[in-house]
Amino acid sequence: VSSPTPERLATWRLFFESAWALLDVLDRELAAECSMPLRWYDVLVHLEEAPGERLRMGELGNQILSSKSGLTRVIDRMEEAGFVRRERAGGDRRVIEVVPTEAGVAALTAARPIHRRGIQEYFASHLDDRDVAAVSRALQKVHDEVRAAR
Amino acid sequence: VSSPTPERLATWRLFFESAWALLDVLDRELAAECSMPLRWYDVLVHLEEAPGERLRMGELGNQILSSKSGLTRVIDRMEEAGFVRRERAGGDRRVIEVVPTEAGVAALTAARPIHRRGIQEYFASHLDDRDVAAVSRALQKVHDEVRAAR
DNA sequence: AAAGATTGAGAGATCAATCTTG
DNA sequence: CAAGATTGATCTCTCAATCTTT
Repeated sequence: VSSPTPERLATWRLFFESAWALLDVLDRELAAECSMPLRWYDVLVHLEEAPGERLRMGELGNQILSSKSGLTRVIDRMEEAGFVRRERAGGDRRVIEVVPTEAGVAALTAARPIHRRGIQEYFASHLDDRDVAAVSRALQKVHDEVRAAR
Repeated sequence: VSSPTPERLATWRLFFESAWALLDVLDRELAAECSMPLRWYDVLVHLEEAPGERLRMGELGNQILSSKSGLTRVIDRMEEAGFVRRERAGGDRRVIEVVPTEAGVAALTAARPIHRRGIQEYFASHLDDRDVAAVSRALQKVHDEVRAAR
């Protein structure tokens, strides 16, 4: 386990700065045009994709990389905005499941084209087909390792 | 300006999730082992690279992508920790320049191997030479565009 | 008035401690 | 006691308003 080569350090820095700037720009865009932080969008997408369109607090926290307590506040605010509901699961009464409301689904539907436009403008439009394949291949390994490390 | 292709959306998601997880892991690592947030590290690196090892508040804020007020607080804390000093520039007395102290330089020197080990472990070691070239090529365009968009 | 930086108020995140159920 | 979730204290970030200097 040594230090990265200079080329790899330069690549890291490009990745780091691009990522920081992209998250910043896309979050502002979504906040300005949809009154929705990127985190809420992320929550709604994960709920949409979950079997039964519902996830336990703990599972949702793992997926969106939020601390347990952080997620509690996020869901508090989303519930207050009318985008999700908390439901007690059937068997185990310690478990809370988060479910999107109709308003939440509608908000995601409205936000999606805005967000995708931003992804296209700031990210996707600058990658040709070779770039897409290469970046995917490279980041797949990084993604798996870093998510496992938590 | 249309919507990204499915392959590009998948690549974006890989990028988004990897970046979020990497920033989280590396920030925790640095905080745990060096008592220094990633932001401080970033500030110290930018100061080290600046001509004269000093930057105005405004310029530093642009480089590390912090809001003006956000940077004021960051520098408050770093100054309190003894890592940087504020100095009034010669000519224009509205300008404040930020300069690293000896303790700040030492802290960066101590943190660098730790941080680079993390970069190696979670990012660089998973990229072969082809990946490095491809990712750099792809992200260079993204980086330039998104930084210009601010 | 404009530029550079700071301040006050409020939102968002985390850790450790706590409550509830198993 | 352990697991799931919330709460309290605290820290960081951002926006809008303010202060100082040009």
